[in-house]
Amino acid sequence: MELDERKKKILQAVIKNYLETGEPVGSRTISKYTDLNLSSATIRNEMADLEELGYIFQPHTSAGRIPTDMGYRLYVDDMLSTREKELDKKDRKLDDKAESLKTMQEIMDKRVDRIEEVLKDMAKMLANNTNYTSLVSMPQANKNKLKFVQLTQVDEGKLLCTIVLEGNIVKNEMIQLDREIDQQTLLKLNLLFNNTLNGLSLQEINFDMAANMADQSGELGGLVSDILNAIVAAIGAADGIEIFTSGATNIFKYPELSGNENASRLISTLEEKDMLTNLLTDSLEEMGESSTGIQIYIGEETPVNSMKDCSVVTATYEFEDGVYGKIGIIGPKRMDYEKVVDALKNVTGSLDQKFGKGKKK
Amino acid sequence: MELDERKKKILQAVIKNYLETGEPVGSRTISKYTDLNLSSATIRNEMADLEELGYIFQPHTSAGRIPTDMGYRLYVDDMLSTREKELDKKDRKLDDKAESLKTMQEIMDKRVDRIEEVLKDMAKMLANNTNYTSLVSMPQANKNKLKFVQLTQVDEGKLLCTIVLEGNIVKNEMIQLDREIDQQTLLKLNLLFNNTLNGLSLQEINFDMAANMADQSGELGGLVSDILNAIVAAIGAADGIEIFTSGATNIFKYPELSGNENASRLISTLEEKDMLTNLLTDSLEEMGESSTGIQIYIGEETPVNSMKDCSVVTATYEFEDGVYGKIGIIGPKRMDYEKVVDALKNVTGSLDQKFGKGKKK
DNA sequence: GTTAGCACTCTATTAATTTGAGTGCTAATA
DNA sequence: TATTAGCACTCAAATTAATAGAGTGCTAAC
Repeated sequence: MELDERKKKILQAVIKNYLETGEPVGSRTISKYTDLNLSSATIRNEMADLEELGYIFQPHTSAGRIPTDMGYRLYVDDMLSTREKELDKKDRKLDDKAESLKTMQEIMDKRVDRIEEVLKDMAKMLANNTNYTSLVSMPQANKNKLKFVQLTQVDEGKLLCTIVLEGNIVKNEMIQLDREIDQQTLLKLNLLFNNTLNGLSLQEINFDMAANMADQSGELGGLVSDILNAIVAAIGAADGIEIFTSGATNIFKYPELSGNENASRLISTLEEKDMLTNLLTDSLEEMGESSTGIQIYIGEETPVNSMKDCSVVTATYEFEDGVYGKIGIIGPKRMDYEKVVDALKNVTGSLDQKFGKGKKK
Repeated sequence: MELDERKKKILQAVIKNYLETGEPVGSRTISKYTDLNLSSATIRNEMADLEELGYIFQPHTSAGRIPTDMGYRLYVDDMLSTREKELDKKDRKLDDKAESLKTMQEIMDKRVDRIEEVLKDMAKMLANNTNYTSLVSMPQANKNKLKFVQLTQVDEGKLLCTIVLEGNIVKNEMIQLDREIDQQTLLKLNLLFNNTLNGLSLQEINFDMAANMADQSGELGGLVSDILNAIVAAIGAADGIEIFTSGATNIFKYPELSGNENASRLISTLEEKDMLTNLLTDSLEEMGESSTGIQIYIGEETPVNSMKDCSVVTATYEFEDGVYGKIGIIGPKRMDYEKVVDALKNVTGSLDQKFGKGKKK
């Protein structure tokens, strides 16, 4: 059997109607809804075919039809491609992106700790506007190259180790020493670490190197390896992505989600945040897809178990060279994909708007 | 009418039974449950009195009784005071504590330096053990006294300002300069800031001082005030308390909470975290109450609106001198107060030991 | 003061009934 | 051959009715 034009139109109509109402849609509705001018009986026949093809199904005999994941997938792909065409028509500005990135970089430069606030606000805004759940990941350095290390004595026997990574990500680690240390030594240590570690990534700071450095430092050996451990720990900790969520309870607005106890599991996932990592780190490279970094997971496609009857849309933003973050929306499978994609595109693209374009360049 | 001993005993029995079953408790149940050897009819009379006194009520005619907030309050106060007496008598508590500390200790040993991780684990453990929702606040400096400032050149024209506050809380701020700066000047600036600001709190770094310092620095004046601004901003940011929650979805286990849409509001509150501030900063000073820093809010007593039909128990722990954090449990009003208080005491006890008092000597 | 006994109330549960949306199939129609 | 009208059938959801049971309040007796 083939998916001819008419079937496609009917499928489209079914899905569109279902997105709006959330109720299974019957043949009579379609008969009136479309401009096809077909009787409900004909629609019924076509719908039976569509069901056989796997695009729609009935929750039970004598109910209307509901799209399957496969149906949604067709619909979404269609939507995305026509959308792309439209964009091609209007001259799309690639440099627009470049501009917005500039501004983000400046935000970062100015307030190391405050991007957090910006992103939180963004998540909140997204959740409010869409009535779905939103999540945002802090920009994450892909390659954590060490740029700079600073050891400072804070108390007797207590060293503060400040580490700056490529992309100006700052980490602190407190080190407890078992002995006193004088200014002279401290200076020496600072020099040593900066000379040796500069430009290296976590992977490159291995055990050999640790042994080596410790050897060369003679009596300071133990100290050196202690500090090295602290540095590694701090960089490692930078791997744990920070994620903010907003509007978790919006899922209660959609009966098909709030009913079963999956709702609870979903909220747990959002609270734990560990599992979300899959969504937001996965495929940072494969952001080719639609060249906008937009990625859509429908139902079973999502990598997170507790979201198997949701859909998830994510977008990637670039923060600096090689430093990416992600923004996502979680909603029912019958979410308004068009609106969500738009919202995400706007948000990633309009960070500069929010903070004034005057600062670019 | 008086609340004589027998009434008190009956009330106790009603509450105890209700805590266990969650169902309204009737006269016959009490008649058998207690050692009072009274017929159900007598109990009925007494219960009518207790209702008139405001300690219990019927959800509807011909149902058993349920404690009112006032009833709970009596029960809890009683529990706390007898508990205090017991502790005074026996020193046996050490055994108990040592045992439960074992698990706690394991968590702690994992990573002393990553307080955040420790606290998160702790929250998770508490939620799992109690089946309620837990929340933990990062230790917060009461008075943010400046201990140490370090300026470091990261890029050309870019300064990293690392600030250490009393209690070893570290903040970073990136400063963009409009001109180059040489090592000599940097050294001078470092010296200047440390000498001038050391030991001062945010309130004490006022405009007068800014003007003063800028004046004294001659041509460096603009630079100095830029940096001063950065410092103030960083300290100010330290005011936002970080709070972790765990087990938010545990509230679904209690029908009286999960039913209405308050459940959703409660979860929103937990997600937002802003509102939780009230719970966890409030009354850091008034921790006198029972000299253990334990505070119990029953129903309407809680300062957070979305928790008006929950009970909240909070405890204070000391991180270092003058640096406190709080731990809280949120559950239904019929929570197992005794167990919760115990759990919190243990947890704060071991935290004190690990971080604060214990570690000191 | 305490208790036994009874009438009464109200909820919760289960079963029976009705309603209506929607389908599938068949036979007639263009 | 593709479309449509018509009808019998199905199933979920809503409505109603019937029943059981827990618990109370009150009264009269102990």
